[in-house]
Amino acid sequence: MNKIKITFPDGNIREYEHGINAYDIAKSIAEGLAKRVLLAEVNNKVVDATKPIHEDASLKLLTWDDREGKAGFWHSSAHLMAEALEALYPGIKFGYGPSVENGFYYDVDPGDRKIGDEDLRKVEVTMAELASKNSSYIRKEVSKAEALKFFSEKGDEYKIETINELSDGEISFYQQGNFTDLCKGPHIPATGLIKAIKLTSIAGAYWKGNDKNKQLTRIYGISFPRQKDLDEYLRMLEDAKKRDHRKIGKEMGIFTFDDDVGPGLPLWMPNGAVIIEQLEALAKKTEEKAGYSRVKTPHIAKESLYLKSAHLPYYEDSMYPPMDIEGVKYYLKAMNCPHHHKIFDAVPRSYKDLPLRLAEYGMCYRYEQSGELFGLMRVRSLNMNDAHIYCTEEQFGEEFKAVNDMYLHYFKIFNVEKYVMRFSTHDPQKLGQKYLDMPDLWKKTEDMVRRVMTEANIPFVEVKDEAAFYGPKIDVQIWSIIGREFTLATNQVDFGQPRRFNLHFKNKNNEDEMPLVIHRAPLGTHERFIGFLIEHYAGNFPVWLAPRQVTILPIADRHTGYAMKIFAELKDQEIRVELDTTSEKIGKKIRTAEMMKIPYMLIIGDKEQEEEKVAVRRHGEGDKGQVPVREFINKVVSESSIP
RNA sequence: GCCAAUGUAGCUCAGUCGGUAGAGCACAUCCAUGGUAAGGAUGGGGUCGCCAGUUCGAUUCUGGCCAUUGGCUCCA
Repeated sequence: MNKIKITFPDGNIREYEHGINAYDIAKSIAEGLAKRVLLAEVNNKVVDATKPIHEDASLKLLTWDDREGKAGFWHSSAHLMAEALEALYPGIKFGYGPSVENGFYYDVDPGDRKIGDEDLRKVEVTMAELASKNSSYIRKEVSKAEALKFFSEKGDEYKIETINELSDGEISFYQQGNFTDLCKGPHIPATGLIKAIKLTSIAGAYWKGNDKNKQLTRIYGISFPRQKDLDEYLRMLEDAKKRDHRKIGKEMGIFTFDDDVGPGLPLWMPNGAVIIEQLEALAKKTEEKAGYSRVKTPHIAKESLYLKSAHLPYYEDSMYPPMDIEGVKYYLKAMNCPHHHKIFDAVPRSYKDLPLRLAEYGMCYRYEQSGELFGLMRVRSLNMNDAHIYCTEEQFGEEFKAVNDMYLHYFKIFNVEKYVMRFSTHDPQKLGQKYLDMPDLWKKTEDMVRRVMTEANIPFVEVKDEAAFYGPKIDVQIWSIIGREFTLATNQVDFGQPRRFNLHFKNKNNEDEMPLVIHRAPLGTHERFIGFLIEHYAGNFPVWLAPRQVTILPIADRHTGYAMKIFAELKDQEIRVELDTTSEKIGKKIRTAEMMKIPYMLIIGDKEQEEEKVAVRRHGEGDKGQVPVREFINKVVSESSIP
């Protein structure tokens, strides 16, 4: 029998019997290793560890430490859950059951039965029992006819629909225990590897993600090869909850919601208003330097404006219903663009005016579906860091790049590192429906954007069919602490609205020419950006942003006079300072200030009073010793300046 | 909007198998004047999310609505 050569990642080559599998290879190296093997990467293809290898190959053994290993583990867990569900709910039908970033889910149709949170515990127990049987996941190639026969007899129309979309020859089943599923795999060797299981939540999910289809029951779960991994994961979730902007926002008095005001309409409390004003100061300073002009526009406008902009036919569902004023419909604005276009159009423009950059922190109102609202991240009243740049085609590249540079400038200030730049392009199939039917301009602008990003060496991912109806865009995607994805900032090209508004300028030859428009919002909206910042900093804002910068903590009543004197001096320098005159012990005052995450605490006692000093304590860091009052003021003032 | 769950004091949460409720923190007053994360005592505070229904009686049971939470869909 001829042998085959297996090349390992470290370059080592070993010879094995023809038809050996990755699991047995691992076993030949060490029993302990074999126990950890989940999948194998054979010639750069991820397959079952139990799949026989018939030729010389490179091999990487995949374990829990590999991303693919985890994915296979969770996907196999989804099958295990399906087995348990079928045992508990005979006749239950199955949709899709993939792994996700943190765990897995399976979409099921339990018929007339309802599955609630309490039922999940039963399912968990059944899963654990089935896992302990250590059944192997067995792959079987089947013909399309066989596959259809199997699921027709079983009566699972979702699987039949899926099979009908597949071609003969690429269909496989996986079986473990009494459960057989349509699946291309790969899977882990056996159920016994799954040692810890937690079914986390239950949700409705439309079949194939289309809200016209039937809604299935989606059960989410996560599993681990060791109990302690699950414990650690649950602990991590608890920690994440502590950073949640909704929790910290309440504790720090940043924002609130009220039933009488309405869902999705945040009320900014004094501490939140400070953050807003600091962000606006930053934006104004940055935009001033970058040659922007500021404008102000009303919160409502007549129907005709949004008919002209084409927003109304596209987005009426997302706008608050109109109010009727003397027979004319007025809408709350859902976007600032049309107003800015009107300002561009208010006077004749020359090429000498371009690029014209109109900026506004504009309040918009969007009637988001009730189920989509989420703390500050998804609201119905939003204050956008908006601006529209009107430029010629020649100027476009430079302007677009300048906007991206502005993003990066901000991200550096805020130390934002975990984000993805998403380049959203159109789908040529949908021209005239979802997208303006101007193929040449789509190609031209998308090429321009791609070139700008590539030349600036900014990493991005390109996603088809995500563009705005009027042009391609770059979105900055971020994640909330509980893992939801949001667009934090956006930079969009618009070749549609200039046409609809008939915007033009005189070029050098005294001819009318149409500008391109860039929509941009590097700081997104106050709502989402502050929600993001709260979680990003866990409430520990840098001094310039902190709603309250300094709190003065006198030790005894006899120090109040000196404390008030310092208080006045700090106030005089526009430092956001408080004075704690409650009759509590110093330990209690410190605890309160620490919990409010105030950057600086000044402890004032006999020693400080005599020496005209303050004892400085930094939030989260502890006692910093005594410094002269003047020195402290200078330090805070310099840390307070807008970056 | 759809699926699942939740809603008790300002906050975090107990509790009532139907007889209108309790703790800690916070707040107020008093005592204590204390040196780097909770000093002590006393006290005020709730139409038990809202509206109906069943009942002698509903915070508790039933229904509807509202809001929030986890998802789905959506996201200019």
